Amino acid sequence: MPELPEVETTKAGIAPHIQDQKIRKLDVRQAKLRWPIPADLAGLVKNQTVLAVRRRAKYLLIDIGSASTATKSETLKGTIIIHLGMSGSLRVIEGKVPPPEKHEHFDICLSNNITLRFTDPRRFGACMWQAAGEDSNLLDHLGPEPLSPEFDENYLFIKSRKRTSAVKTFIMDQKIVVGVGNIYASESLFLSGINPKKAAGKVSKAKYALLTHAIKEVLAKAIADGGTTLKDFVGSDGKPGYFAQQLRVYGRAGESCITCDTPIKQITQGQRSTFYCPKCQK
DNA sequence: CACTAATCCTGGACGC
DNA sequence: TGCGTCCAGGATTAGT
Repeated sequence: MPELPEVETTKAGIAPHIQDQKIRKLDVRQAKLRWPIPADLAGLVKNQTVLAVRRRAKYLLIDIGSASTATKSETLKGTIIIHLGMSGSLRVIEGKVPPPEKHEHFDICLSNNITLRFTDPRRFGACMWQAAGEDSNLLDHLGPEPLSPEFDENYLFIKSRKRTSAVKTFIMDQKIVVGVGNIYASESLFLSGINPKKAAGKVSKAKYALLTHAIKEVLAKAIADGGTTLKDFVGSDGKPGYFAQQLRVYGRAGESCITCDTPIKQITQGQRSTFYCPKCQK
């Protein structure tokens, strides 16, 4: 399941292939994703140049517009917003494109004969549009990036005061901090020795220091390793990432804790599975 | 405002 | 073998 590291991996995989290229066409075969792909999107992006490829939270952002090499000026028309959902991936195809299969919902065809093909069996992904200068309800209310300096123990401590909800639910709230999905939430709470059920407002600043460091470390490590592979994530070049084998608690219910041998517990929080060690995490 | 539950979707695992 | 049932999950939306 694509979490932040997988999106970062995808960004790194596709950016060199599409940067500065002109979009020949957007070919939409299945518009019904998380939200419908806007009907006018194909027309909006046609013949526009890819100015930049960015990531915000788990959104992949492709800035497009016009670029003049003579005056070295760029004019941003807008941004294609892509979310991989739970089972989505983008694949880089060079040259001749094979016929689309069942869950391959759209292609972005570029002038250098590269095609970006979006696949998403569960269709929780999205492809949206933000016109330059306009508000985006997807991007405008997000919390800070977990890998940015402003995400630290002071930030989490202040934001969490008087919060009664569980710390695990708290760090998965995109308004608090983006990109910490279910897997990495369990992993970073284990690494920092915090019980996922503890109320966010009752966690000490010292513990939040451990937690912010753990979140940064686990995400950075996963990015370095090319993203976690669980079930159906495939990187942009079709190769899987290698982080799954390093998970310490996620998916290990009943197995013994790597540090104290106590069986790992699985519980449900906010309709999501949480894995933790009842002895190591207080 | 804080928090919870429902919702979208389909492949895979499991029980009978 | 095949059918039904349940589960996984991100992030928004509606409801309390």
